[in-house]
Amino acid sequence: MKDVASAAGVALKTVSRVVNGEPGVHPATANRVRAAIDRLGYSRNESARVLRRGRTATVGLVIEDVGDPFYAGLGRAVETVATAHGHLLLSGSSSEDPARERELVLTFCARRVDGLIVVPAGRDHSYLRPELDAGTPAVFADRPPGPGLDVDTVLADNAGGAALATRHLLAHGHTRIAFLGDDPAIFTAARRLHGYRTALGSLYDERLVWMGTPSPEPVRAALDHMLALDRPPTALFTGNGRLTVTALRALAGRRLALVGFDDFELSDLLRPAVTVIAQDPARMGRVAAELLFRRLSGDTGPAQNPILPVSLIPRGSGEISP
Amino acid sequence: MKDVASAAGVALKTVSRVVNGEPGVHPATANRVRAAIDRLGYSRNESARVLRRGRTATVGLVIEDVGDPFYAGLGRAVETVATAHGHLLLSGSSSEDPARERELVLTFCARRVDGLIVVPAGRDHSYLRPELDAGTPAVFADRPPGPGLDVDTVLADNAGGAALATRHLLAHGHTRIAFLGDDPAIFTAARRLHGYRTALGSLYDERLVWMGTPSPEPVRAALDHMLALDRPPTALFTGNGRLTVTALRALAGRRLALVGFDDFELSDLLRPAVTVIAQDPARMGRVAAELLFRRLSGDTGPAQNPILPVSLIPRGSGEISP
DNA sequence: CCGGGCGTTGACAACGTTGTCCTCGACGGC
DNA sequence: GCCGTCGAGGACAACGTTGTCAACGCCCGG
Repeated sequence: MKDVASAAGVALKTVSRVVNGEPGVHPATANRVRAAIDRLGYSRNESARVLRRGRTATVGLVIEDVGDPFYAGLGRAVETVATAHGHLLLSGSSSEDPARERELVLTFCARRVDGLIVVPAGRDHSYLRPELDAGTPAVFADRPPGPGLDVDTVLADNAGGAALATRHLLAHGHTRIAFLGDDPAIFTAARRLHGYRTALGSLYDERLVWMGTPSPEPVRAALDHMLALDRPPTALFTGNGRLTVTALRALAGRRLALVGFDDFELSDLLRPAVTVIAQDPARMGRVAAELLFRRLSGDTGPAQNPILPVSLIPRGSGEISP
Repeated sequence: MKDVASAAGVALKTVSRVVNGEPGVHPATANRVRAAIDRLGYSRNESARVLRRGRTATVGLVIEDVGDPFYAGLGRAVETVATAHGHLLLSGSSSEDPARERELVLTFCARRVDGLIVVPAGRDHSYLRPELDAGTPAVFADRPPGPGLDVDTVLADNAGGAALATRHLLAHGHTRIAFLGDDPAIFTAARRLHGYRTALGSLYDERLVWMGTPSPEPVRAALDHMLALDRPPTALFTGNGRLTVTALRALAGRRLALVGFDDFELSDLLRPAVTVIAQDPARMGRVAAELLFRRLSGDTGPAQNPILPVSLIPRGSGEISP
């Protein structure tokens, strides 16, 4: 900027004014400055600007896995909103590891992001307290923060969706409905189990429930075990997209009625096509980002906790009779 | 830092030394400083550090769409490598728009990213010249830079893969093999067309080729048109993952032999299961990131241009006889 | 013809770090 | 006992911007 100033024969501050489109510069002077800028290939040093202004025009996004379709869709929506507000997106994957989540969040804060959107992996977010008090707003998505943190949170109607799925299978005559869910330490998995259990009422049988990490072998073993029971399940409710796919592979043609939580690409092209409880990751990302930018523009109202609706998309696999 | 210094009863510089683990601080003093840091909840201001040191420990990633499975996988791999080198990732989606690509790249540069990884949307990258000259290395992935730019570039063997797919169908007795490809302005689409055409030789018939944006209606119309020809195609080669899926929907059960470029989740669960030419997006991201960090650690050798292999995964759809 | 206001421009400090150089005291060798 | 050396810590400038305030010349009204 100094070089531009001397090249244009003006003071540094005048260049700053031109670069920022501030008023009070004579058009002829401004043109001379612009010419010098082009000639020298100058571009403003954003780090210095950030240091001086205190705002980075950056938001941090911590999700479980940047490569997962659900979170990738969420991330894309966040990016769109951030771009519309002139902000850039820093993103990182926690890999479902609380320590990594914390590290990412604190790194983002050290870089003075203006705000955070977090899909938490852990249950303790006391480490965020100082940052929140220092004025960096955070919005939680998909899962709530740990106790004691009163921040905006966007959740899907997990229990409602699970109940919807379960009632759908009940309505088609099933009374033995198995549930495969992710690790119950994960909020969404627990809520979905809850919805399933509530909808089943007295039909609930813990032998038909398996929860754990969705890798092929354990899922296959669990299914085999359930199907070997005296009164085996005639229907299956899978608690997330990855489990649905894993279960489809493990079933290998055995015809169970099936409803899966989360829609996925090609669900309609399988035979039978897969009935799902669909959430809208893009909407979740958008709502979370909009909440964040509302805070950034000064809203200090009470924390918002929107619950996004889910919907059942019947495609065939859930309509199979026992 | 100033506050920490006075709280610990030392000079600012000593705090700096402790924070950075520099030698020459008495252990007792260091402990006092660390206690003060904890007490005050101090965290280093990264913006100021960046301003002073000139390095941001940040890399920029410009891809077509953060939400696309292929690019999401690539992005995840880049993130992993960047993290291993202690760098953070700024990412943005170009949406296949050259102007947006340019804007993102220049924004990243204004923020002084240490390096760039770009999946280009446009064919003219002269705007990168000043940044490269200024010492910001860039690596192109999936598609090469425009003319005149001699930078590291990681490509897949697009033509080879397309030829592999075509020969596979030829080997199963097909002589009428249709090709659906993306807009030929896209490098990968053009290369795949080239491979297909070369492998077909004299069997090439331009009436069996359609290229355009992979939205459902045009694809369906093109397929209907081809299948109504005197000598309709008995096999189909689709030029990318999205086109494969779109074509599967458009075919709606009509039994054509099919090979698709790009593997996709559930390709093995469809009936018939889909034979594909698989590339490895994670590997592409990893290789690109490693090239970038090699440059960042001072390598000034000639530009590298690795071509990543692709492989044919036979699953059934490509083995259907005419 | 003079004083006040306005439009334009510039000088200067500050943002929070880090690199360089300096000071101060202690210790060891001769 | 003196000088050289070394370890520990501090003062100061600089990184590139922006906010504040002051100065300058000009025009207009009195």
